[in-house]
Amino acid sequence: MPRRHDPERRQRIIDAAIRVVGSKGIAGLSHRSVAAEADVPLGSTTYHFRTLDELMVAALRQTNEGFAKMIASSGGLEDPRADLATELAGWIGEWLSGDRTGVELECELYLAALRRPALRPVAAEWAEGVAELLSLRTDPVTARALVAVVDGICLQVLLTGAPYDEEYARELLGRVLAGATG
Amino acid sequence: MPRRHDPERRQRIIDAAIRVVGSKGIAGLSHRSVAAEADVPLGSTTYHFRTLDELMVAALRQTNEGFAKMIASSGGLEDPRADLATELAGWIGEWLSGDRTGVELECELYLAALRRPALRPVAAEWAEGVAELLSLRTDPVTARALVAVVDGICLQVLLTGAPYDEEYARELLGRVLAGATG
DNA sequence: AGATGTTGTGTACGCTCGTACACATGGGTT
DNA sequence: AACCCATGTGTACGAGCGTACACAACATCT
Repeated sequence: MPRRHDPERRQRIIDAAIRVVGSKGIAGLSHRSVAAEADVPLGSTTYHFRTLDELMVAALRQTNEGFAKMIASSGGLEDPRADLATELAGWIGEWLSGDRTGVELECELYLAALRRPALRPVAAEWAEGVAELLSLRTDPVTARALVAVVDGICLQVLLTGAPYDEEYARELLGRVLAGATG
Repeated sequence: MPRRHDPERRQRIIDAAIRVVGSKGIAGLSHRSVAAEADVPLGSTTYHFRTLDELMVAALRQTNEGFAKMIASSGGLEDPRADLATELAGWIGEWLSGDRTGVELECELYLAALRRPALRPVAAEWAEGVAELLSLRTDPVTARALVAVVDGICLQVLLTGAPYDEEYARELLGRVLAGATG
């Protein structure tokens, strides 16, 4: 791998893109806005990322780890005696109450993936990644279902602006888990 | 109500906007693109809808009736003996297998509400409308939960491009309903 | 009939955008 | 040392955008 003048340039651009999407949304993402945010010339962003799709994929992939990393860091999945519904509801609360950027960015990804096929694999990766984590504690079908429910809950919270009701989430997730085979 | 030269002009613009969003996505929605689609001058679209948000609200509101209307027309909610999970899963399948434009448009506008506060009330209306319909057959909390699950399922299907698994949806919805109080 | 204000239209301005492309720079190879 | 090419930069072009605004058309009221 060639390391020329500024080996961090590409990374700086990705980081800047994440900040731009976080503050202005995907609609506000452009080669120019990212260049300004990263304090690099326009040509630099177009050189490293020929299309905006490429840049978005790189940025979203980098943020995708957020939720999974939070789960992993809390280490809750390793204790098989803890109640999974309670844990999951807690993680959602943590995710939603912390830096909103991550959540909104995640949702932006979903939105964009509807229309941009290039982003769909990234969105699918996220869902599969979480589902895989959850598979450690339940059967695969239930894991997939939990991901769908988590998506639905987050969407409702973000859309209605209502505060997150952790007890409600725990109850709902518990119902889904109650039907698990394993 | 004043009825001047072309009383249907406003409606024609809304219909055109829906077609534009359906074919090019929200990103492709502009006063000009709508004007071209509706075959009216640019000034006409800016006159009737001063901002794009206004136009989107009108379009979203008009399409919002789609799902609710389908449920109402099938009349399934009136038979208290039918299995709600099976019925719901069937309606989702109907919605997803029919003209995809409607579904994608619904989801796109739904997700767009995340970044555009103007759209949030309309999105909330849709969720509440469906929840109210479902309240005829279950308790309000479960109804709200079902809406969240339906959202999650639709999102997964649209994002992964995987075919809709009606049996899976029935099972998942059934689990949620199994915990209903009434 | 004439005044008046809402409805509808055409045009032009200034901005941002993606893209292209010629040019600079410096490590790698010979 | 000489050369080559991946890397990086600056500038300019054409297209599309929201917006503004002067003007046309017509219903309504006096």
